[in-house]
Amino acid sequence: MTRRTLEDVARAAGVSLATADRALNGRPGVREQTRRKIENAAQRLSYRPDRAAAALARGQRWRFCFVLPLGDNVFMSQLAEAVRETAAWMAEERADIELVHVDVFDGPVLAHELARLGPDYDGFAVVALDHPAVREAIDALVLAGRHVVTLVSDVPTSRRHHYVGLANFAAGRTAGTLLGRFVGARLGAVGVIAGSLALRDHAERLAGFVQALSEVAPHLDVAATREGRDDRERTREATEDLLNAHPGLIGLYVIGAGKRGAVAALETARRAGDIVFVGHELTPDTRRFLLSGTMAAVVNQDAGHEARSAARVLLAYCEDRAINAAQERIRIDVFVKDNLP
Amino acid sequence: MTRRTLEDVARAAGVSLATADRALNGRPGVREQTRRKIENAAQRLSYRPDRAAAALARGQRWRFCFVLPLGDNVFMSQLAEAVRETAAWMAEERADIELVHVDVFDGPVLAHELARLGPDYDGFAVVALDHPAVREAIDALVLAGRHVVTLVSDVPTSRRHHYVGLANFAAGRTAGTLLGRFVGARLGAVGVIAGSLALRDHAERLAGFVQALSEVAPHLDVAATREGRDDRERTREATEDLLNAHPGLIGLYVIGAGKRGAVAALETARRAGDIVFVGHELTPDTRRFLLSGTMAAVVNQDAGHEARSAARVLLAYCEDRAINAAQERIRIDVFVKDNLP
DNA sequence: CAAATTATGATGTGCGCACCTCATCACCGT
DNA sequence: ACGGTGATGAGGTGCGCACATCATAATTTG
Repeated sequence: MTRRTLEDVARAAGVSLATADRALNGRPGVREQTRRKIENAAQRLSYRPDRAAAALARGQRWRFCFVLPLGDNVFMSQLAEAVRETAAWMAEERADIELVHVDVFDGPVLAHELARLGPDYDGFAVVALDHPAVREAIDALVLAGRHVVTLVSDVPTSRRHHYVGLANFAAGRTAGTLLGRFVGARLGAVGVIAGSLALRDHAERLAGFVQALSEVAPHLDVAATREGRDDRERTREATEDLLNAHPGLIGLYVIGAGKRGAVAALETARRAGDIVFVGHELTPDTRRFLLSGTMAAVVNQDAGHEARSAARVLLAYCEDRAINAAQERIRIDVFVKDNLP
Repeated sequence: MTRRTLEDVARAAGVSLATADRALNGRPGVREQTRRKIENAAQRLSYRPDRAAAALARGQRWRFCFVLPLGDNVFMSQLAEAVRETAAWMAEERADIELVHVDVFDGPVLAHELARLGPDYDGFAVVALDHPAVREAIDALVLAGRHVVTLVSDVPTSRRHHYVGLANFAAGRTAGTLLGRFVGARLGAVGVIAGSLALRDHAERLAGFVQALSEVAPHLDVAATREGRDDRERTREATEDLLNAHPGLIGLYVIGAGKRGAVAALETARRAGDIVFVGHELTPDTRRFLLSGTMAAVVNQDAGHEARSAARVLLAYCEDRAINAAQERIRIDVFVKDNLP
């Protein structure tokens, strides 16, 4: 039982190959009635165009641009590496991916870059700051017929086609529930160190964390949130500050980067492993901290999955194909020391 | 900058298209020296054959057979549905997937079916019982040039090419660590109900669970393991039995199916939400139990991912392409009520 | 009803590759 | 110098489709 070809459809519909082709590819010059006849035949035969042949004939290659932040954040490095791997793979799917680093934390700069890059690409995956200028730049790209997905960090009010990333509120809730249940009935304070609350994702995680924690462990006392700026040294200082202000600290949630600083402070105070420490993103560091017992759990987003998903989604939009929602949903991974990959 | 074609490689190597083709496709009639020259040129130009064109020219379609258990286990139903979705998707990748249900718990029957199906397919994904007859059947398939992956349940001593499924020992450890940490400092007994310890995956999960629990909560008392046969009623009885034998029960681990029975028993005894209940596989039931607080955590394997992964791996083997290990690794998902998909 | 318009058919081309045949050429041992 | 052997070149074919052109048939319009 060989596959149906366009010729089968044409024959079944009683038209020529040319007409069937025109009809199914939405080209003009086909009566509505004939078009329906052909579409019915295609349906009946469950005709699916051979992707390989179509691709070959079209000979088109898509150009995608991935815009990532400047700077050497571990997670972003993982993401960049994942994008490079994805690029190698997508090259065989007729898509060329280029990776551009931009200071995404400066709205106008990012917006300007997007506008500049616009004409060169069919699709964009952007780690986007939620800033009015960025929103406008994204909308302009979409209106110009480009496809845009936001990556890791969303701009929900823009016209972007898709968001590839975590539900950050739920991720924060997950951290809160885990920390609350790990602490158990013990009494004391819980500290939180965010990168910066100006970032949408950190603010959302914090809100989720506080909400879930208050549900599962209402007896706990949440200390005022410190900002660690995703920096090791500042996170260390913030942790020391927390330990001084709350001698009865029993839980610590670090939302952003800089976890090595927190661990250094915990170790100096001889509280490592004693305080329930939960954070985000699986890196060589956090992996080590899980195994040593210093961290209790890590809530993670899979950079490889995000890169692949963004590429698949862009390709699907370009080729006007359906998206497999289950496959493209970014999971909120929970890692303890036993289920590390 | 257009893509490199085979013609570019041939020209760069100073040979004809025919020779380059022979060399890169491993056909005979090429001197070793010439072959190297061509391979170097291909490398230099970073030549990647256009998959679409190759597929079209080869015109080959692969036939894969997915062998799943008879019976109406919820997880297996999810898996079957995922296989059907994967089949629809793989149809465009030149692979036809057929789904066969067999009584996989009967080694000789399964082995006989595999032998019977062997000639009809290029690849098999089998939910396999670890039984000598099955191992031999798998080995025979492999020796006959078929590609075989085990799915969900492995036969590690066979010649199967790949295992698509969980590391069950680690999954058990994950459950143990979570349960132990959730219980905290409380004293009491922990009950375990397995489907059947004759199944390799349940036995491995149990061993992992006990090991991790003894590390994280050595003060806990693990009750003798009951068998629930993956059946609701028997699991209910086993749970009641546990509750009677251990009035101080504070934790419950259900390795297989039948969790509704366990919950019924817990509710009757008015212990739901009080006892820390951890189990496997996210289903509509366990999802509800997480949200209601009856279950504390679910350790899951993603049926959709497993189906897609098995198909991708089979295709990669058939086309002699590399496998993306990171993409194909089956995660040990941890779900609490806050990170449900 | 003729002219203009539109729908359809017939036919061809090329995408990049796999695979085939046949001719040629270099090199081998005898 | 001979035939035998293996390496290589030259060229063709077809995969299924997108897309183009031109001729012809059907339909609409003034």
